[in-house]
Amino acid sequence: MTSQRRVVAEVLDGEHVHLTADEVHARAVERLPEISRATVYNALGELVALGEVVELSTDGRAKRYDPNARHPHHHLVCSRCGTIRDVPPAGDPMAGLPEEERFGFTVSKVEVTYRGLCPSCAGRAA
Amino acid sequence: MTSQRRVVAEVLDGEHVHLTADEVHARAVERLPEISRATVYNALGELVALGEVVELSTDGRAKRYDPNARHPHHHLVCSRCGTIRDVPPAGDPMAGLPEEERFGFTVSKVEVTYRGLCPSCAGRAA
DNA sequence: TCTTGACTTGGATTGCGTCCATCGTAGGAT
DNA sequence: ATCCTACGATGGACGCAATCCAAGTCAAGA
Repeated sequence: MTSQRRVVAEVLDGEHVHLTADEVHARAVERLPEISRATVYNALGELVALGEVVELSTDGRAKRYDPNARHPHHHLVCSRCGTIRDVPPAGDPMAGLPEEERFGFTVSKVEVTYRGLCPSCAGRAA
Repeated sequence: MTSQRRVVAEVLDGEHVHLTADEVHARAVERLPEISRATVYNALGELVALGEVVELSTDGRAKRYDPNARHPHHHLVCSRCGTIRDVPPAGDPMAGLPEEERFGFTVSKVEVTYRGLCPSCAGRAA
């Protein structure tokens, strides 16, 4: 555990936090001016491998990193501005996929993404 | 409707088809040797806007295009080889998100992705 | 035939992520 | 205290996916 990794872990803390790698880097630089992007990527990769952080690809653009990995949850994404909210899962999401529909796959996790417009984007009409 | 767009639409046809833009381009070139990648991107974007094709970002790498947009469905993705299968939805996926958990969002669609190992990858051990 | 506008083309460019050679540094051995 | 060693950090180069843009092509209508 180096100071660089500690800073990355500290930056990723809180509720409804879904930063891109560049955003993590920008915030890490405020505390450790010489930290490089490669190091941020390494640290993020390690946190993901440890299960401390969840990696999201909600828009086909930059991946986002969600520190709320302790408790499973789904995501609510604004189609216009990209805002993301965590929402609690209702029931067992795995129940939606009965054995006979699994094509022999060993299913280990489920990702649910709700898409729509957030209140402020919905207000600004279509 | 130009010949280029028709070819792109024809390439994207069938069950469990989830091609990347480059794969679509490669197949389109077989029928129309001079078609450019930019044109393929344009045609795909139009098909997505028309609701004829669904765009997927399952791995944070190249987007994939799914022509099975007529009937809603979910996806089963192999974490190792990337194989994708369509699976029918069970019940109303929207039911998992009660009004009081929507943070004021206007939710219009839900994406469900099951991740795990396909039979052949599971066979080859961890 | 000429004009117009929509579409296509291909190369340049951007955004995101990874790779790699090199450097720095902490901890152990002497 | 000094030297060795190894792991992590650095930053620049690279690769892939996607988009942008200026120029070219084509078809339909005046």
